[in-house]
Amino acid sequence: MSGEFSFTVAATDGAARSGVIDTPRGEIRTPAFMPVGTAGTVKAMFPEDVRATGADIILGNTYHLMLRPGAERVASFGGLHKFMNWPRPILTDSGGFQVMSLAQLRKLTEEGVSFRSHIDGSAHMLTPERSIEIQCLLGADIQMQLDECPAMPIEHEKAAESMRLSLRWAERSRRVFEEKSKPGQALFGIVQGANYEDLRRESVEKLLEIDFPGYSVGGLAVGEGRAEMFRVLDFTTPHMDAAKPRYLMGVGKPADIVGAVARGIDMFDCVLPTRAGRHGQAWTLEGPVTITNARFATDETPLDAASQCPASRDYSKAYLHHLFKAGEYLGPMLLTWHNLHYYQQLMAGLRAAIAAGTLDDFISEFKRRTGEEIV
RNA sequence: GGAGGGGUGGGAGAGUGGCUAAAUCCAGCAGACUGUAAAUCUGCCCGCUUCGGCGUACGAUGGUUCGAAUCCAUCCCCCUCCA
Repeated sequence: MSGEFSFTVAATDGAARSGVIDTPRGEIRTPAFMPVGTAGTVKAMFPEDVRATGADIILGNTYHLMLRPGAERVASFGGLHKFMNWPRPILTDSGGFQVMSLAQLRKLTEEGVSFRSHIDGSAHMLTPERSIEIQCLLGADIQMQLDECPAMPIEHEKAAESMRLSLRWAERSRRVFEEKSKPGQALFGIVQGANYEDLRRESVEKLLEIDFPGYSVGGLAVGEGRAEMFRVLDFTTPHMDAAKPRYLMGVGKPADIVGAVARGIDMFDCVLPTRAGRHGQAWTLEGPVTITNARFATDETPLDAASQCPASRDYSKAYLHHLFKAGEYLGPMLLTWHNLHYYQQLMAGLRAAIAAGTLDDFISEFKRRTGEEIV
């Protein structure tokens, strides 16, 4: 740990890389999966258990935390890490995703986004400057520029307009970050451009000129499908700085992650393991399983007898099934825990395979066991 | 023995002549979930179905009516109160 933000690639296998991001709050092994803790909590999980699954870093969200409890209040408590008892790295999203997901509650201008709070309807303005200011108040180790994340399909002209707005916001974000951030913190730029090669290329080039310590690919997994997402990555990641971390935002299912790692992505986040866990879906070596299905009512085997994770190893499927049927809190807690551990095991497997130069074998085995298609 | 109330789909419970295969909730079955407005949402849930329908249905039987879960008669069962 140097006290600075740095990225070291230790091994490559094809386009895939494994390495370490060094931050003042600890290292992040890549390819990394970052559990999502939007409102200052990875839902249904204790922070120490999140760590025990193998997570090096988690996410928080600018939009949600600025509304409640408020960025200044979190700062007065000593920052988000201390507030939520997670001492390791935190990446905060800028609120850019809410520009899409809360489309009914916001208005977009050159200046920024004005939101109606989904909590009480009050009016709030999020500009690139304010988003960075909030992320600094929260104390985020990796911060994201405010961007517009448009849904697909989208016309070329509109995608271009949106992408260029995100670029202007990238510059503004960068300026404020220089002014307000502390040493060791990093700001990532976000590549947009929908599924248009020329636009993605333009976005990457302009962001490289601004020069960020890491770059993310945004606007994917928004309805275009796995094959199309991979097609976009195929013509995008090769232009991204190989010496900097590449972060694919909001992705994804295990098969999405495996395919994206093979295309040179280093970081992921997704609500799926936590949300699906709360909803009764367990991800396993053989693919997803719905624990509420009647066939599990009498299944005395655990989800994974060989696992190091208590949730996967020490509770029968029949018991988990019962907890969900009975509406007991412990059901969502255990499946979230299991899913996060499964995701971290997947990442550990990918890192080991890249280091050993056996990623192709790893992918073949993954496809064989899950029956997933990975182009 | 007397007075009153009631029997509707797995459960609760609407419906009091046609728009009712019958609201709604629960249970049951299945599906979805990708930078979290999500412990959420969607579909199915009498039988058969080529998914357009067809056949049986609201305690039982018999009536009235063009038409009944809804009106009438009788019977069976349940509940409350009084003796």
